Amino acid sequence: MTIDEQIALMRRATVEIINEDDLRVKLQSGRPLRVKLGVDPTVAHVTLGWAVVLRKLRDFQRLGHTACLIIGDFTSMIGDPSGKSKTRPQLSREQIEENVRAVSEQVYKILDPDRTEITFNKDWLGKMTFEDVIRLTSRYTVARILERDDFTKRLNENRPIAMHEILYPLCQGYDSVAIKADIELGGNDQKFNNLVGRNLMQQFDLEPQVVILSPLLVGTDGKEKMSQSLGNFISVIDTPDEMFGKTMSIPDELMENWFELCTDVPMDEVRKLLATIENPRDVKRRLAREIIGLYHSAEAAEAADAEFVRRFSQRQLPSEIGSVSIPDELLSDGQVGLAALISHWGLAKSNGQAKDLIKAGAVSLDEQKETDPQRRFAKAELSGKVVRVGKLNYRRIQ
RNA sequence: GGGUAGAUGCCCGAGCGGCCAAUGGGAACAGACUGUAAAUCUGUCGGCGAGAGCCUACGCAGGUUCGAAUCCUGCUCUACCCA
Repeated sequence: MTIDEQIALMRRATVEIINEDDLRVKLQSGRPLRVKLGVDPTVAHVTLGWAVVLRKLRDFQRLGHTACLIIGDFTSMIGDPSGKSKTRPQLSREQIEENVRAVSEQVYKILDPDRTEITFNKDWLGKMTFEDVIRLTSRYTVARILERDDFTKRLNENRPIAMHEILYPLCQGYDSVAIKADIELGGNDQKFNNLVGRNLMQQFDLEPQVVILSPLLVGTDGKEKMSQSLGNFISVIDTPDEMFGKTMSIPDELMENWFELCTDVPMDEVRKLLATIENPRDVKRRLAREIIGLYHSAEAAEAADAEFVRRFSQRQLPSEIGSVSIPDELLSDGQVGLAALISHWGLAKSNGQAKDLIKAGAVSLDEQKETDPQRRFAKAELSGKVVRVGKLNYRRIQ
């Protein structure tokens, strides 16, 4: 692959390369480059949003370069202020360890383990003395740190900025120094942090890293950036059915973008699809299949598609339904309240909510709506029936 | 250190002695429509209870009062101004 072809590859799912000339020089050197990606174990899932950068990292691996994954076990104690209008809650050590475990496994659904080097930034940041920290902070000015727009915004809105938060960019930047990164990948919201890394490297007489920024993937709600805390995410360990359903629920306008960021389908083909297919739904089905193909298999994708059509287009019962039973302690005079059962099975948070759902017409037995919140049944009347709550939750009663 | 303003339900934000589980908006959930898209319309939205009602809530801890989110005292946290 020529250098130009390589750069063209890098441009997919990329907003900005800082800067391209430097990248060209590094690629021309022919040596395996060290491509850094820092991840904070603040969550337990690799989401498709996160996968955008990981997939880019994998592209570099395929070209023979090394993925330097830095687990921010130190920095996550600070919490990245990027895009936040609030100080993040600091996580407990146990929580972080658990996340590290979960995430480092999921990452290999995308990355090639043979070309991946995982390091933990506690190894160097955790060893710094207070004096070291002072020395490091003396290399940057307050004004430059406060330049970053989330800080400026908070300042203008009279919201708090905690001292430790302004150290975050320095910590992340220092990671680049520590591992001598050639390139740092990140989401577009990481621009400031990554540029600090670039500056810091120069301060330490290192060749500055090239920064490659990916767009942020909009979540399934079609509004906010995909993130675990907002619940608008697809995880790479979601089941094929979950992936399919969630993908189908994204707004139409997002499809092209999702194709670009989440799949390998050539963009020419995508545009052609969008232009020629009558029902956008079918393009979206293709998108869903592509995504499932990446994280499960082509067969799983077909199966999920078929199941989706069965359930939602043809409105049939799902092919697999979990079963539940009626515990005797809920019986009085040989009968149970439907609402009590629903909340007992976890289909509603509380009895009251279960009743609200029944009133709203969200509950049915064998596809017959049941709208009386006080409805009681004898055990035998219910056995074998399928209860449905909302659009998605089905249970077969034993 | 001094002064000022502020802390309300998932979020924003009204309320400023009883009619307040607390106006309004957003989010969320559910229903209709549909392509599990968008838009729209409708309903629900602290917990328990069949209900009357009870319990828990308006930063924290006390107090005044028949009665407090609302008044008083102390504390914690935040921003702003002065030093």
